[in-house]
Amino acid sequence: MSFNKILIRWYSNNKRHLPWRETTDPYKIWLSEIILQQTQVKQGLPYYEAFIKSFPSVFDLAKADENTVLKLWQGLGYYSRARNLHSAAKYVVNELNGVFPSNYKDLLKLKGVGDYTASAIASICFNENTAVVDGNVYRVLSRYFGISTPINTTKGVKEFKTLAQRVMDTRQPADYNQAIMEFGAIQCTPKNPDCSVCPFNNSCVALQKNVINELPVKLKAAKPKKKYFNFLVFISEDGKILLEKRVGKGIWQNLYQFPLIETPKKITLKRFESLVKEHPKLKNQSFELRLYNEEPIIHKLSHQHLHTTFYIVSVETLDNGIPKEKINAYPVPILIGNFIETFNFN
DNA sequence: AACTCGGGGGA
DNA sequence: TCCCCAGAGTT
Repeated sequence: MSFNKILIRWYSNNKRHLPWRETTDPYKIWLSEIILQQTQVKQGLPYYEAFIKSFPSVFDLAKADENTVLKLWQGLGYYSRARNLHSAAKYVVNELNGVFPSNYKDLLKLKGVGDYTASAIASICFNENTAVVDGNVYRVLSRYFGISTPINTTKGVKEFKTLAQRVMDTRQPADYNQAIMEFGAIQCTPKNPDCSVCPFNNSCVALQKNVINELPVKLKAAKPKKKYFNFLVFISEDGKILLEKRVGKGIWQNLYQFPLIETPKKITLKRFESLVKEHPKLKNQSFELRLYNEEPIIHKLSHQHLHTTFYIVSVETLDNGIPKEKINAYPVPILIGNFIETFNFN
């Protein structure tokens, strides 16, 4: 039996029952694919359910505030996905009368939809013969065919896309694409796959050459840079606090945080206190500064390690402060969210 | 082509 | 620790 037939048979016997597999509604498939970018099914599933509940259609999503969308996305990371999701929803509603693009080429025009996602939606919803290439596909193809071209190079990307398209089943694109991804997630796992029960254990090149754990080949990423974040948690006597929106480039765009002072390295409380005295909010009133966490919290991102210290700043009054009861309405990075959960604002 | 963008989980 | 996860956009 052929490679793709075996995959599709394996899929019909082993697939998980997931909510987005009960539909071919392009809105729901699109939403699921955006959520699942660089995200495991287990982590993304509750977010998918919450989004469908809050925004049953693309019209509901399009008319929401960005803050509401980001709040629902809070904790999932890669927040540009949420901003682009919202932007694309407005585009579909306002420019396309709410009708989703129905082919690969037009799907690519949606913000946040790249080669993978356009291929996934086109095949699953519209039966278009476009092969997906995600992390699972790289792993399955590199092992089965014994290909050691690094997957995170231009050459590798082109080579695997071409191969994926060539071996794809031409009559069942929806099932085939989902089959090879599911196979990578369940059977052909990154570490220690159980090849003894694999339907390809008599034809897999990597298994025959005993190089399963060497494939796929991936060039190493640079080491993350250290940054030093000092958050000022202002609290006024009448129970108001201060949040600011992150604008411009960098992480957490359009999310909220406490006023931040970034320093080149770890700073002592004494030096920080003299620095804080110059803060605009503190020019005209006395304040009390209290160190919240003695040991910095190290929040690890893909390319940065954030050495984080929170300072409680008690003041008399706060212009533009928000009532502390309303703090949970704002989308915040999980680093801030964890602090809010732990800290007692009474 | 290299870099940036999160957070969780497995070994 | 290091690597991976149904990748995309920017520089």
